[in-house]
Amino acid sequence: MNVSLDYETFYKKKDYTVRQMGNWRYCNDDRFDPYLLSAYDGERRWVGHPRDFNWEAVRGATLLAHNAGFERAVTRRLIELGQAPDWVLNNEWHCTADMSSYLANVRALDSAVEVLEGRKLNKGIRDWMSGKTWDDAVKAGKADELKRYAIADTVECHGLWTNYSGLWPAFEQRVSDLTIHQCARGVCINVDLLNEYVEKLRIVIFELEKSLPWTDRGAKPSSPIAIAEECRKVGIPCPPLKKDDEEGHDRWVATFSPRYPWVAATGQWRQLCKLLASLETMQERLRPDNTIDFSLLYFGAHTGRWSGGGSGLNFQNFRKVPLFLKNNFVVAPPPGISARDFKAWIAAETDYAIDIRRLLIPRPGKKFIISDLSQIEPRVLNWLAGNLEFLRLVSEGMSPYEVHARKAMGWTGGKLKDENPDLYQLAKIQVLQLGYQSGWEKFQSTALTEYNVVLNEQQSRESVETFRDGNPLIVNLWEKLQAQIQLSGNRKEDMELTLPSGRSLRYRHVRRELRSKRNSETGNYEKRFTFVATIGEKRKEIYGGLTAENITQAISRDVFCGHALELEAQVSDVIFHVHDEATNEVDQDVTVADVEHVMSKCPEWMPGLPVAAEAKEVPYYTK
DNA sequence: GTAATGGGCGCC
DNA sequence: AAAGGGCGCCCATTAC
Repeated sequence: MNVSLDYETFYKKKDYTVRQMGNWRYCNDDRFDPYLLSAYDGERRWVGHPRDFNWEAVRGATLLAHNAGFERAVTRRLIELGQAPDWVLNNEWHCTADMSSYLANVRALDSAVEVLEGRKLNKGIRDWMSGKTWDDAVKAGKADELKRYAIADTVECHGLWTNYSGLWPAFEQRVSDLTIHQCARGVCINVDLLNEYVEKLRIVIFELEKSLPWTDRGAKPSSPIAIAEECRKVGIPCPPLKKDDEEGHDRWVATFSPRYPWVAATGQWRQLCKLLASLETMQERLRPDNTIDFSLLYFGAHTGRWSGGGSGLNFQNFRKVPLFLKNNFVVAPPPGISARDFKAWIAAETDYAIDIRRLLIPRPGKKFIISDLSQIEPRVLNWLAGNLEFLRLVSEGMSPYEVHARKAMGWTGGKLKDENPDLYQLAKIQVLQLGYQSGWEKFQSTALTEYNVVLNEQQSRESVETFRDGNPLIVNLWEKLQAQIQLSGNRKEDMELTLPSGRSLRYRHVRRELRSKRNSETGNYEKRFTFVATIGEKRKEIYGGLTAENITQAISRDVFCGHALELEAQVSDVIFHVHDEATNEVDQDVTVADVEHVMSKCPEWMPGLPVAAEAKEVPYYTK
């Protein structure tokens, strides 16, 4: 028997919401009030206060919810309060929001019903209920409407499962289930260090704000208007927008920051505020056992990757490099510094470091083993392109970057990384950046901003040429995909790309459209034909290199999903993961080799893919 | 007043 | 012909 469940709980926009607080904090707040539960088993409907629900009616049932992580969290709280039996969480649960993400790239119930069934749902009175209690609804004569709304959603959830669960593979359901459990299980926090960081950071931000000339005038610290006014006042140009001209922006900072300290301070202020926000969110989320729960959305990206948000704290973007301070001011290492010089710089030029990753620690008695897949995307891309020579050399242990250097860059010596580190670096950037049809401008700017490698136009153009000449199979893959896009566009069809795991990526409503685009050579806008498709709920331009990138990312995700499930089943709890990296919390007797063994397995559905992984034991989360 | 948007910053 | 992509959150500003 399948029973769908849906709670209605008190909430208040901007003040008391799951989205902003996360499941646990929301359910453990004084205002927590689950005033309505609705249930539907395909025939019978029930709606009322949770304390009146006959839980025996769902003993042994498969439970369904749209955002099951939330329904489980509410149920967990009810169990703690003695209002539900503790076996409920041991039932089989499924999340129809996760299922909708997989099947249609949408999460919200109304969007799912619209995309999958072509019906519009009435949003009901949920918005009206912001800040209002069940008693308010009763007084306003809206109790019946609220009940009808609640049960209607529950019926929709049940319907989605009945109609579409057959299209959601068992493997994917296991990934969804694991994700829900990981988020609720959470991670242990070094609370003393967290509190110290927050105290320190508040001082640093206070000092920095004082140094901005416009805060005295009442303007916001990072106000673009105030910055422009200050530039005019002292007679310097306004900063170019970073998103349009990153190098120009960096040059502007480098040129004027020696004369005007506030030039560098605004970017720092944003960095610091972002960091402080993350730290304060952690403080608010702390559970009695010094752990915090988090949110990770199964299939949050259209390629299938998880996305990190949904509760005010993103576990996928904690900064890797610590924030360094001296005398309560931010200091940054010189760009392009070597590892050895970096250590000397830290000793001489800094007196404090805030490393947010240090805050995530194993539970008492446990240890962390972090593992990550080695260059998974280039390996997958070359598998797709049918580059058998690459696959052979890499499976024999050669670095993918060295393979590329030998094939395309004329390297004939010994181990490249040791004998010619500069060429190795350039080969690495080419492999990581040029596999998806990037042009020379993008390549040049990425080389600079991501790898501190300065290339002139000529060198950058040569790199692009070298890569494409040396990798005809990859170029061929782009062209094959482009041809498929054109075919779908001309036929005005959907395009479906089937992946080795058996699932497929859908590009809906592919069309040829005339769009105005900026010509990078002349700077003028010109009308050009491009192909456009619906991805999720947005229309986006697509082309061969883009789809090559999408399927590479999607396949890499599938490979990693298999590893995550295996690690959880065979090694220990996977506490969290970021795309190709897993953090296991293990007993003392578990070894790095145990983890590498699982992570290095090639999935049976992708024979010939050389999979490799590295694992290390660490006292806290680290890059 | 809140919602929507765009810039900026962080990650793989 | 050429085109890296995938995310989320905070802040300031504008739109409603």
